Amino acid sequence: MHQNLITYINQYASSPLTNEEQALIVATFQPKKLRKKQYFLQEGDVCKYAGFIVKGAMRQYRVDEKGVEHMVQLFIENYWANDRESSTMLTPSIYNIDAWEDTDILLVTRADMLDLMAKIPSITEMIRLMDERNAIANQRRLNSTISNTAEKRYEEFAKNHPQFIQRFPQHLIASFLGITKETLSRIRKQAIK
Amino acid sequence: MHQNLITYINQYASSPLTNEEQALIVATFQPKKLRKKQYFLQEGDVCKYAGFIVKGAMRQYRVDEKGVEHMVQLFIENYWANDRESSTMLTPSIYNIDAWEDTDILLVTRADMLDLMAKIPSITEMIRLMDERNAIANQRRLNSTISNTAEKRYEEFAKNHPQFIQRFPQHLIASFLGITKETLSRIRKQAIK
DNA sequence: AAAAACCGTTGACAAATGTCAACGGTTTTG
DNA sequence: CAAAACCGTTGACATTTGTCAACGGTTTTT
Repeated sequence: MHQNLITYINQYASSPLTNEEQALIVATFQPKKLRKKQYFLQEGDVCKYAGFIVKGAMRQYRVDEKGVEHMVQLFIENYWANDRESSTMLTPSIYNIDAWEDTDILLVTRADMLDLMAKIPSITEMIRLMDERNAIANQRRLNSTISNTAEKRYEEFAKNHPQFIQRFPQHLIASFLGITKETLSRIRKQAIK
Repeated sequence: MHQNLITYINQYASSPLTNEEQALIVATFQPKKLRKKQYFLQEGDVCKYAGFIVKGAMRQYRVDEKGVEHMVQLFIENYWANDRESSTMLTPSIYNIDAWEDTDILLVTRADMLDLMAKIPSITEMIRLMDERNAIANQRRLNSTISNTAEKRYEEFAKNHPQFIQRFPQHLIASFLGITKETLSRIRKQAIK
């Protein structure tokens, strides 16, 4: 179960983890199984764990006043499920995170993560690179959202994230793109021609 | 000129910078003056510097096929102007960054920044916290963009960033929000009632 | 001081997207 | 196995937002 995480960290770090470091990681990350639809984080709760997804698929979303869900992020293997705002500020989250498929996840508290960062340089390195990548990805998504039509946004998304298209139903993709399922359905119909 | 930067770093770090560290920072960051409209980064170029804004205002935008500008970020004092994708990947940027007002800025190359991070713990700390804040801010902006109407987006923005409203003309704010200047004009007219 | 560029606003109209209701075909649940 | 929930699609229509052109009042440039 922890092997995927070790591999993942080594990918980001400049030198591979030592055996001691690996042992520490295995001891720190707590495995958990989530059933489909099970909450990882519920609106109003403080996000106490970050979760590394070993197997499965999850989603993060907000529910507006009318009860409509808005997908903020989609996660699959090798993604980290987390509401950073809540977990760093210790404020109640406005988001829900739940399992879309049965999911195997490795949990770590913020305190433990900070501890690991102090003890294992590779972890710090990984975090920095992840943040960097994340900032870049967010920049792209924002850019796409403010400058493209819904059709182009879908095209780009489908090209850059085919795994998500296969894994999640259309209405979640639509919500992620900020449009309704009906609009996405029509866009796809158009595109075929 | 460098004092603002020192203060800024100390704000983020857990212990204040030593005199040696301060001297190193002063020696590394290169001051530059930008006239209004002067480019800091031009589309197609690789972003070689990150710039800490001491005084002034800048904007980052993309120009689409039709020649329309889309504001991706707005910067004022104590912000960092930078295209992270270009400067970390060393790829040509798709963005322009230019001065909206006459601006005083402190330049640092990526290599120098990495060097500083190795030598000054406070810098590393600052970067991590900045990344964290940045990730949170981006999350919020994305959430707002996909789940709110243009009107609510403007309201939220005006509430959370009054400095920007005062500093930049309406058509830049509109572009930043992903709407046209005409739509923003009408939204504001509505809101007065 | 005159000319040019910039800025916000408005009107008329077009295009994009949302809303609501309904349907049939799946998949999941009890 | 039957019932319920889920999913994507479609039609009719409403709403939001964009487009284009024009205007008058700034501010900036020459």
